[in-house]
Amino acid sequence: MDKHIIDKAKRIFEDYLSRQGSRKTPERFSVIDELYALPQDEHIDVENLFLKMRNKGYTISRATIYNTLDLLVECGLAVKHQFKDKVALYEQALTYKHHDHHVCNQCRKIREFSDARINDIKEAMGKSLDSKITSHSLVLYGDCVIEDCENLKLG
Amino acid sequence: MDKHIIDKAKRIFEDYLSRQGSRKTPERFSVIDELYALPQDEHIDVENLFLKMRNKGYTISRATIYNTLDLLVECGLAVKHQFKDKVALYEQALTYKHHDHHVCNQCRKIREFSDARINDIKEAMGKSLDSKITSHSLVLYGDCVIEDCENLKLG
DNA sequence: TTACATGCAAACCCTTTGCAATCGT
DNA sequence: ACGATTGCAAAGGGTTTGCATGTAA
Repeated sequence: MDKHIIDKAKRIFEDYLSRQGSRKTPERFSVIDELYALPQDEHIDVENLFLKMRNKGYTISRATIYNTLDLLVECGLAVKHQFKDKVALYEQALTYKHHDHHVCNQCRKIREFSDARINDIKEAMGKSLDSKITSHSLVLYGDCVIEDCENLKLG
Repeated sequence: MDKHIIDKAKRIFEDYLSRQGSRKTPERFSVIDELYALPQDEHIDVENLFLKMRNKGYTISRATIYNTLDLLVECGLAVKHQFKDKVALYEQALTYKHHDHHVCNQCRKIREFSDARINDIKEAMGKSLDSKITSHSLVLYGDCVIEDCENLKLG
């Protein structure tokens, strides 16, 4: 809950909306409030964001959350992930340093990591495939050895 | 259409089904026939596999294709991919040498590549995350510079 | 024979869309 | 006031499920 970061995010969003000629609605900013109220490395899906906001008294619809998250992704304030599960997960991106993810086969816990060698791969493959690489997705799946993995196991 | 490979795949599938005490139905083997009739590096989704088989006169249902593909993935005869699109894509896996994928942002063309450094990353991260890495997914997205990219662009 | 597999269609789930009502600008 | 945005509910699209029928063993 870093007030400074949230304010910065809102300023960026305002600029973006102005540039696009889009409206600055309270609903849109409330999504920033909620996304950035989460721990920096937490991933949340639309349904949980919706429930969380409804529980707090916001009157926002799923449709608006989907719409707003798209905008946030477009202007670099959110990152969307699609792991093996069917739901998309979002995380805040303002303080984002690029990282990749490890997902436990059992408990589905998501952990982040960073390894510079991915950049070497991108550079080398960009050249050999004659493509301008714009982004990538790297997910390692494994059985994590943390002691509460089994307990967290999902259906 | 390498008859030898298809036969080998069927033998592996037979063994697998026997071991599981599952039935060796013609529908199941027909999916191997179709999947392995494709070019080795081609990716196909369930709907197209279904249509292709129906057009050839097979009477198979989507449900059976889904079911069979799951079995093929389990016994290592097929690999399932979930790129950014919503449909899952499958490719044959018998002659599979691990490779990763490049997907063009524009034309969605999928190309394969292989870079040994991914193994270094898996090994290093497995250690530092204290996890037994079982698999990974690496997709590079980029704008490919092949001349017909634009023409292939999808809606 | 008999339990597993199949085909079909309905159900599911996440996401998108259509539309009347609302609300920035 | 005008038109973009909203909330709601319905529609979409891929996948899964339920069930009566068929069939491998």
